[in-house]
Amino acid sequence: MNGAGIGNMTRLERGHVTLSDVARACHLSVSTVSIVLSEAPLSRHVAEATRQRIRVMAERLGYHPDVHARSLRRRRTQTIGVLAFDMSDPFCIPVVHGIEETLQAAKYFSLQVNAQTQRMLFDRYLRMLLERRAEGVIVIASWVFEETNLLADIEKNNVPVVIVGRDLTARRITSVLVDNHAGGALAMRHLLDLGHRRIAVIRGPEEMFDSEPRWQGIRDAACAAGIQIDPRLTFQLPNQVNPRSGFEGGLRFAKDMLASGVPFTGVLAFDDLTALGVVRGLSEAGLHVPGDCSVLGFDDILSAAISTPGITTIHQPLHEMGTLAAQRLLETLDHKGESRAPKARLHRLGPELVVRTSSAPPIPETEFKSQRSPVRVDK
Amino acid sequence: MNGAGIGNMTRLERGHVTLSDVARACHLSVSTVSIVLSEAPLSRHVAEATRQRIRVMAERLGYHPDVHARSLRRRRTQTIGVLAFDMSDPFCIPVVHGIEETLQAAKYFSLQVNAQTQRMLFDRYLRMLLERRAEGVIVIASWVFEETNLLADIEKNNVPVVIVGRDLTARRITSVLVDNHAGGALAMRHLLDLGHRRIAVIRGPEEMFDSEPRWQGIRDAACAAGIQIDPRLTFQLPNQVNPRSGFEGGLRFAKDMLASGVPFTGVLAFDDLTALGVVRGLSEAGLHVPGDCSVLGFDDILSAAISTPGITTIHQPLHEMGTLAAQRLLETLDHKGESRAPKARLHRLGPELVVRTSSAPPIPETEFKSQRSPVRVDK
DNA sequence: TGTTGATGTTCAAACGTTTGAATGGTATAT
DNA sequence: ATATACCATTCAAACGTTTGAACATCAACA
Repeated sequence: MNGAGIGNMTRLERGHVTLSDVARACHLSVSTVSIVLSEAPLSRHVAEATRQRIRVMAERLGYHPDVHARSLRRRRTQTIGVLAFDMSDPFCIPVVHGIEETLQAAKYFSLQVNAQTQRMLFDRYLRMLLERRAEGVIVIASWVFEETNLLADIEKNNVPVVIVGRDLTARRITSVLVDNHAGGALAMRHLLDLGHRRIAVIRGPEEMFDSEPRWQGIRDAACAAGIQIDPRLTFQLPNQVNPRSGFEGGLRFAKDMLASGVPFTGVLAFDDLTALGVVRGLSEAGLHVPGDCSVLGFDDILSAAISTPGITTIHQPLHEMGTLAAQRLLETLDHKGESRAPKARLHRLGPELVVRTSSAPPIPETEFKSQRSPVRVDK
Repeated sequence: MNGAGIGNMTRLERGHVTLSDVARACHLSVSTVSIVLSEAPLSRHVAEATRQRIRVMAERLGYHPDVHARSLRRRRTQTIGVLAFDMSDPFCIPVVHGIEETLQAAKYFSLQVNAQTQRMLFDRYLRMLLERRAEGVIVIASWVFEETNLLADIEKNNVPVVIVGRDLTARRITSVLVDNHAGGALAMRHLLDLGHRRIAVIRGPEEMFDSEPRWQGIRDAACAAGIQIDPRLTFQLPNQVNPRSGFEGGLRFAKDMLASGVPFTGVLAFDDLTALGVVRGLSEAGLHVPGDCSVLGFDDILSAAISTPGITTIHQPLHEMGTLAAQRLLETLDHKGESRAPKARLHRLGPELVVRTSSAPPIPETEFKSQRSPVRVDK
């Protein structure tokens, strides 16, 4: 039998092995082959011998069903778009993992695109997801995420959306995010518990959603402990799209606060990158972490764990957030027929304190001494 | 005109706005609308007024062409599959960026999938790329990449492949990678130039492609300088799929080498994660980098740049590697018709030394003293 | 008067798959 | 004998798009 030969010829002409190639090689109709290979209900009625024959031949020819043809006919793509604002942000990776895991289990495919912090790309990719007929979209808004009315276009084609990292319930979009207020409070309480009283705070950029609630949490925790935060020790990162700018910001502010002469024994940085910048700044001035000053981050990215000292930080349940976002989206998809729209829900997940070695009790006598000569080196 | 109304009704029934919705709303045939919206050559012959009318209506209804139908008909998907062995490896991100950039310019779409170091997923995703009719595939083999015969299946469907991070030219696959030998030599020469003589080396896992050439480069550089590498100061990371295991390995080996009592003033780590592990290990023993010991990494990932001290490392031109891989693939695609296969090429890109603060000249009197009590703490 | 050549639009087939309905069987029950 | 049920397979239409060929209209030229 030269079935394989036929298949080869056809492949050369057409580029891909199709159902009809397999059918021809088996001397059967396209229908039968389709029914068997796609394991349709009808395939129960196909003789086992025939099924075997078809499967073997498909394998031999290297047949792979064409998703485009299938989607067209089935009117379902089994695809969810995942639009990350910046995939290189360490924040994204675990979220995406969580999403992938959940979607995979539900036999969905996740189509990931990366806007690289560019508004233009964001729009283009959103359009692309629509064109590829994603059945739903998850947006990961790790960094600044400006309003885009393309989200409206998405709803015009009634494609449900879930957003991670930002509260858009006001726009009737289900949102999944960490409880920033609780996280901020957790961080502040940790420093207070260690005995710190003079604490510097580096707030996130004004445009960034997380900034305000974290700062609120920090203030509330301070307030509850009857502590004032010295306004001379609060700073705010500038609005910048580049997520790495946090490092430079932390570095600069650390030097600023040392130069100001205002004493402090601990720093609450907006995120881990900022914290690492602070560590660098202090270190360049000859100070040690945590000996001379404790530093806390937020997010729990890889770099925080593997730097020395390890950065004490607030862990975001990123994986879980991804999982949850995917689950909610799948549920919405399930209830697609029922016209009463399942209302947008807000999921705020609890953060966790991860204690590493960048935090320690303040050394009593140095508490008001941190303006000692910054050039002094300890050896 | 209640065109919009019709569109809405149809959308509710069918889920998506199609060409025929637009056509009906414009009182034109599907063909005309298609010709105009896809800017086919024939559209020159369509009256400008008509074109406007069509475009406006398409916009109003929120029409987006169905990629599946289009691909099916055009027999081209304009899609390149990008299969990363582990997207969470910091190595991948810049490579993917480079790829995306190049493909975008060529109006191609990059379909990214992430095998998460799991062989099973690798196979599944490769199949998926075939089913989605990717016209070519770029494999990013950052970490251990076992042979898979699915690559053969890919060629069976004559989909060209380019691999990044590994030399598979022996299998007739165009390969793009950093010149590991040169990189290893560069690192060694840097330490030698600084005056180091007793240098520990942590080699990569045996199964990993980069390990051997880097080690060769290191030895050749040492040899050229007439220096012997003490076998008691060479270590090898175990075979592990988890890329993060490099950190633990570095940590452990640092302690081992201190415990062994064999003096050393510098460490060449296999990669940045390993280097960071070494820094941690030395630090836990009370030693300072670079004061007591210099540490070099390889790769130049984010964590190396933002940790303190910054890790001196060998930079891989990852972005460029991505760009190059994409370019080669596109070229192959262009010459698809011509049956003489453009033979597989090997591209070895030059690495660069990035000097940060983890390396410094050895302090003469401590050169043979590093076996001083490892428990001593400097403060 | 017929030919050529634009211009503006439509026809109809095709891409590869799925699937409800239909086909022709054979065996069992009425 | 006819009806019923099941088995194994095929028909044919449809999904949304593209595109070579065709059509109709009008103008200008031989």
